[in-house]
Amino acid sequence: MTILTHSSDDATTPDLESRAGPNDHDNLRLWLRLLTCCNLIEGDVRSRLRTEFETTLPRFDLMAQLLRVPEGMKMSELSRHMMVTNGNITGITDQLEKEGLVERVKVASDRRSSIIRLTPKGKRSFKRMADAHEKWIRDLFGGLSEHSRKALFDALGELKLLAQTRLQANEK
Amino acid sequence: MTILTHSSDDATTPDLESRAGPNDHDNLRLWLRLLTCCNLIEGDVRSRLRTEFETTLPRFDLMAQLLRVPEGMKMSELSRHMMVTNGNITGITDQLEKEGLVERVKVASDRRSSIIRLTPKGKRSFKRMADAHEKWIRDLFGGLSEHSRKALFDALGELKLLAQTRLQANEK
DNA sequence: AATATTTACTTTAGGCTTAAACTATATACA
DNA sequence: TGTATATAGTTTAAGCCTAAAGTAAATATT
Repeated sequence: MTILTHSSDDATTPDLESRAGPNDHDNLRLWLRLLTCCNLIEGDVRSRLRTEFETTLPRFDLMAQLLRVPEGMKMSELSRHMMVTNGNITGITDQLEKEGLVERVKVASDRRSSIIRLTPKGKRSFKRMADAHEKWIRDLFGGLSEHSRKALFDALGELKLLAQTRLQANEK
Repeated sequence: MTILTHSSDDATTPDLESRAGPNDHDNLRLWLRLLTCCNLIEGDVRSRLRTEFETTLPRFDLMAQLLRVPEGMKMSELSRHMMVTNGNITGITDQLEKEGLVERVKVASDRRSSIIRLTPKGKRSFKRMADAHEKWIRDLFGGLSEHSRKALFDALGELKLLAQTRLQANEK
């Protein structure tokens, strides 16, 4: 428990972490730092998607799920992978369908389901965005030392497992 | 670049990271893992705040900012610390004010500004939530090894700095 | 002093997100 | 077969969030 013993660097931009006081626990400080990182990066990505491609992160994410499955996915599968509600998938799919980037395909074996898949236009459009997106991420994370990158990946793997386990425990 | 060379564990719950293919760059995979962790934990906290305290994360966050500043903060300061827009602060403050948890205090020196501060009721209410919240976080992050916790904190510090720098560069 | 610019906050329109209620279909089982 | 239960997807209401436009007041410039 010797991570840090006093308030965070006063010289930098204020953020969530700066609310932690000297007596707050290190775990809380760690969580706030994690959250701040995510918010910063996510905000940057959202803003670039909007200004450079006139789209949104949820739309991008949905298309990303579809790209590697040419035959398409059921909405409930999308919902599970993206960890959002069914209703949410409905809304985003509606938008993308209106723009001609994905299509709903009725499946004969189950008349409740639709398969969602990228249209050729959607595929082209997404590929351009994905290239740019990957460059943004590479440029940012590439600034980390190799050691930090490895440490981060491993520690996050540990954390992810803990969080998943905990979530499943709460579902019961 | 030896972080991982093939698709993520197929045994676990599907998530954003599982969209990364074998040829995708490690930086992208790292970002998706980071995002998944954040989303899992944030979702858990939101859900507990809702079921146990009938409140939301944004309200909790705003009150958290105020607790350590008894004299209150200007809305623009809140906005800066929480990294959200002014309009957003207006909305959340409206809600909290309606519930009697914070109050707007007009300041004589600048008739445009308000100081927002916790009411006694707000202070009591927040303290109860904060204790519970800190326990949730402690229980989760406490499951990490000391080594991982330290590694995570340091690497995230590096990343945060990179992200902040990049963001400032884009503002120009 | 008069004008221009900046700052603090609010309002508005549009998109995302959820939980809960709802419709339609499929599956289990009595 | 008939009934109960579960599943796939949609709708709804409410809240969050942003960018952009708007209002009022403060500050800088001429």
